[in-house]
Amino acid sequence: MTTVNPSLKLFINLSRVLTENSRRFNGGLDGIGFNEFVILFHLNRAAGKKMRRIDLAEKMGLTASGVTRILAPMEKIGLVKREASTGDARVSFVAITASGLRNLKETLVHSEPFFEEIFPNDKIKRLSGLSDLLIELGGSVK
Amino acid sequence: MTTVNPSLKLFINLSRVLTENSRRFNGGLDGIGFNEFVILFHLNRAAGKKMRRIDLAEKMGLTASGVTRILAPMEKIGLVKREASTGDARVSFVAITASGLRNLKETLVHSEPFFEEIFPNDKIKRLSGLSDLLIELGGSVK
DNA sequence: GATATATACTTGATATGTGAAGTAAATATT
DNA sequence: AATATTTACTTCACATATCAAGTATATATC
Repeated sequence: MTTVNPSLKLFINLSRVLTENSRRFNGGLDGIGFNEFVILFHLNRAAGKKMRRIDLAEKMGLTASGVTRILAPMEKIGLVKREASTGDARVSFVAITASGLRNLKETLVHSEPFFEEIFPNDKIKRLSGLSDLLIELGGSVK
Repeated sequence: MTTVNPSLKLFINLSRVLTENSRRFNGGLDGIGFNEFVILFHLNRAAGKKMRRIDLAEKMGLTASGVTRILAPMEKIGLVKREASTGDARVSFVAITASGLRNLKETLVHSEPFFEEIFPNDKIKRLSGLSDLLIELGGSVK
């Protein structure tokens, strides 16, 4: 049996769990996918309930291009809206709408058992080191 | 400040780290992407250096369809080969080739600092609970 | 032993995300 | 002040993964 680098093993195992469960999440709730949900989540926590697209990309680990694409249909169905920046004309903010906020709150409630099933709260309490590690890696939710 | 469910927070933060770093990985090594690398990794560990497509899908958290698609080009460039099952005509095994094995070994060496940077070995040693948790969730590399 | 159901896999249409290239505006350099 | 570089964002062509439906084989049920 060859020895496997623990970092690699962890990465592979986490990748599997997230791939599988993101798909499960997408199949579950109608209309809203996991990444759309995460966008609403971040917007809701942001100062003024709005963010620059580039900051949203960073928070999600996506590229600017990916964020542009995912936001287009969300804008169309009114979950988010576009707002110009007064100071910098290059920037366009994304803001969560009232409809988006309703959707977020509903999804949060409905998805709680789902996430709790994957990472039970009582078990991850003992994994504070992981939290610290992720925060070190930057862009993480504190 | 609203309280965020720790399970959800962990899922979101892990998702960000994996999304970002899978992309980084794909950009780094020429030709071979992260999922292709993982396929070679699993095949190499499998009994007889071959697996059923469905088992590979399970190990990776992908659908059978996704596995079919990702294997096609790998087969074409000779990293893996197709083998019929003697017992069950529905099954077609995927086996790693000598070329695939060379590629895997090279990639393992080259990618070690990459994974070590993301999840430093000395830090994840303290996260044995996470390993157990992932194994509980099934399909994980032990 | 015939019929129904389940399993392994593939294919077509579609969604999501990427890199490269482009636009426009801001900042740095000279 | 003119020019170069950087930053924020978008668009195009393409890769990757999905679901739904289909094929073929195996297993269960009657």
